[in-house]
Amino acid sequence: MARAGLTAERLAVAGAELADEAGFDGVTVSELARRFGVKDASLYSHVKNLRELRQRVTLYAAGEFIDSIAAAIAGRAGKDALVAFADAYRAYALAHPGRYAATQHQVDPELLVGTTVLARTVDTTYGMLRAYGLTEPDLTDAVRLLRSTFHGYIALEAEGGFGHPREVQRSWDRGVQALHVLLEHWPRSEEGEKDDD
Amino acid sequence: MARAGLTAERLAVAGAELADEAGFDGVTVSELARRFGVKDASLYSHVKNLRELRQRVTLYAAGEFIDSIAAAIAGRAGKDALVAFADAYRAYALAHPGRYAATQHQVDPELLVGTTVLARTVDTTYGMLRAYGLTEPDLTDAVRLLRSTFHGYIALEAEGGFGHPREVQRSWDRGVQALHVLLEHWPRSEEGEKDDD
DNA sequence: CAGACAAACCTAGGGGCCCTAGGTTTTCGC
DNA sequence: GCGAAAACCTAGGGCCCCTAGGTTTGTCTG
Repeated sequence: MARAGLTAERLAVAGAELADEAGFDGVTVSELARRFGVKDASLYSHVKNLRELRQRVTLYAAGEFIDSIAAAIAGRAGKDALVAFADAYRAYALAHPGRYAATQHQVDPELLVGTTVLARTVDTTYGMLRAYGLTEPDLTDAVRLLRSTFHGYIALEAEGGFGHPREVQRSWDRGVQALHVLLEHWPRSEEGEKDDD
Repeated sequence: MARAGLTAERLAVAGAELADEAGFDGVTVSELARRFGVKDASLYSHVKNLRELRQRVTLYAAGEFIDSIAAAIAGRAGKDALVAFADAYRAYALAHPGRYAATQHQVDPELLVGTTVLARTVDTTYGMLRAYGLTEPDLTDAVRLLRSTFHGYIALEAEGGFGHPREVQRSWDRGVQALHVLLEHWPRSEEGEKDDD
């Protein structure tokens, strides 16, 4: 009988789909095996264990995620870029909740060698902020604040922590608006602040 | 032989401790039974299933959490209150990672009847912002933004998404500082903005 | 104080999941 | 066509969740 043609890569893709259907916790060796019409033991030739399987899903989703954001902010700067970034971020997270959840997990360094996801993510994020003219260490602080806010918003929304969807959309817009104002009024760290303490 | 004296409440407390040691995913019926020197089947007299057990942990942790924050901001207002809120928030999350993780999960409404956790949380949060003089719907938007930012920051920090701990502390301080500025410059929603669209 | 009754706890067992060890079949390069 | 690597399988152990139904413990009551 025809073989399923398993690959670590194909498992990651199927795992990403599964994640959107069943949550990141729902990506499981046995369910994935079931979908490929294969015994669960067969997956262990391509993947060390469940942990690695999930990390591959994370890696795959993170690539998709940052690419869709990069596409959205291409050719934009300043507030335009911020809004595009934010909207693309949220759109992906809402369209692919499981994949997005995957991106929030750590990946072992050894699995990262040879990939550019990390670098792309950093470049895209810092690039989006360029027009605000922040310099280190403010830039890093601002990036952290933005990542935190976006992630926190999506996490709360996904968890049902908010009310009406329409309302959430407007709150999000106003939150992004507020972040724009914040970036323009960013409290600089020049005076009376030690850099390494 | 002496009975263990199990209770839904005692299970929740023990579950909270277990969560800090083994993560929220680590709170498990069998491990908890082991700690009480009891067979796992025995827990099902006090708790419907694993799901309910974890929700009780969530509820317990959420109470602890909001109480420690409320204590921290008592008698403060404006920026003082904001900073106290933020620091208490992060301190609890770092001291009790598992409990904090628990607070981010949903609880079935039926389990909420008779408790005041939700109301206390809302009151404390809105109270903290009172001095900034925001009115609805800006107030709700601001609360959402703050919750998001705080949660996002802790989530990223816990996940190891940041670098050096010292650095994170300073970034956090500056982030809170920035949020204070933001609240003072909050873009009001009076003009040119539809309320229900 | 004895019996009754309701908790509290137990044994037995089914099903699901992860993972290992070692065997069989397919595929592919030579 | 043949040998070897790769793909897949069977068998089985261990852990976990959960149910059904029995036994023990404590408490309440007459």
